[in-house]
Amino acid sequence: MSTQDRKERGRAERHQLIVSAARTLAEAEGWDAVTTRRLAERIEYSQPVLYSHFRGMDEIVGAVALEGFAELTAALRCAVPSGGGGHAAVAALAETYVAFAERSPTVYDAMFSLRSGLPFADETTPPPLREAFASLLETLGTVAGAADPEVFTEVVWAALHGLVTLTRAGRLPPQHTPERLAVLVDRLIAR
Amino acid sequence: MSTQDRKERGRAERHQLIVSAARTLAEAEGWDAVTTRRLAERIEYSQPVLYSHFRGMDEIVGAVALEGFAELTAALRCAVPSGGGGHAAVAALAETYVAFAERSPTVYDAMFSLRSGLPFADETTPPPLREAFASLLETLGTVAGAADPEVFTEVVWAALHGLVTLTRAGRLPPQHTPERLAVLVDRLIAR
DNA sequence: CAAAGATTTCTATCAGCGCTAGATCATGGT
DNA sequence: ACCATGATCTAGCGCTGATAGAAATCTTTG
Repeated sequence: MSTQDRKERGRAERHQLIVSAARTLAEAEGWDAVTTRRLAERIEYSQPVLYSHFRGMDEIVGAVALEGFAELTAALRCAVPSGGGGHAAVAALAETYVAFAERSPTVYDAMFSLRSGLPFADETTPPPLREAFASLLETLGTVAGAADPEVFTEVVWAALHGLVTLTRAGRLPPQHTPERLAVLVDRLIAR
Repeated sequence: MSTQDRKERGRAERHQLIVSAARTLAEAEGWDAVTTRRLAERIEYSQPVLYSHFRGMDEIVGAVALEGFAELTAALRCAVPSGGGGHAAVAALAETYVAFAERSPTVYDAMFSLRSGLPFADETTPPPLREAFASLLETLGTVAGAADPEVFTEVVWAALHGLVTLTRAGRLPPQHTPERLAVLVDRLIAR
């Protein structure tokens, strides 16, 4: 049944086309501009086609978020050679995390600020999310000291996320970000 | 001109009525349920009246957020006696912050997650916001150690905010919050 | 090769949104 | 008692996300 395969392939291609179009549009004009109609126009299909691929806009955002988690994992793994630990590794990790959010603010929003319908802290949590956390844990676990590695990782992650969101929302002036990162890393790491 | 005064008073009362109705409705059914129509129905006025008090929905959210900042400041000042410092004071501060967000998640969203149109890091920043930060600075400045007190305060604030938002979004299981707070406080404070 | 069946895709529409223009009504001053 | 000013309302615009049912297309079968 090759016709079936071809159809499947076509569907998969269109699926990715939708996700890419959503991301491109969001990066160009913000998530507010990503409406079902504008998205449909971009992919040159009618609006209801979107609903044959996704349950609704939330799931489209979720698909972009999933890409983001994979990219974040890659960035972290790349910046911190596997097995590396200690102060330098944590500093690199923190800088990479913040740099990712600065470089891809739109995707970061999809990952953390917008409704994406992605399940968390749940047995159905998608692998890219688990891997992102795992890559944080890998480095941060080495400097957790007396604290539980997972809890310690959660705390550092939350701190980085807080810095990112407050900065992006205009609550914290961006120019002192490196200084804040230095304070965070120096203080948190067991000495 | 007493008629003028009476009018002013009536306007002020209705202004507060709108803000209270918005908050009540949001706390009962979530911010999604706070639409201009439903709000108008609640205050028993027509929809356009809202626009004679606020530029739009954003400003109404902003008004609720402003209340929230005042309440947060009060909670922090109450939990940490002025002038107090050291480990115990910081622990109390952190717990109070998180407890505030847990007790008033709707208001916390208005303050930090929703578009509120409130200016920040700007000479026009409303006093309640400045005071909230000042009350954090008051306590955290005492344990900043070698770090700049303002930067240190920003970092701790961001960490707390990150914990709150990730927990509320379902990214972090709530039951370990106290443990996370303990790790955060123990690590961050200069010893 | 053509008709029947299954699928896919479209047009048209729904209820609701934030917001505003213009009509209407009530009030205060002369 | 009238008129002008201002407050308030009705009605409507252009959107939104989402869906029902018609139309078109592609597959399979006779």
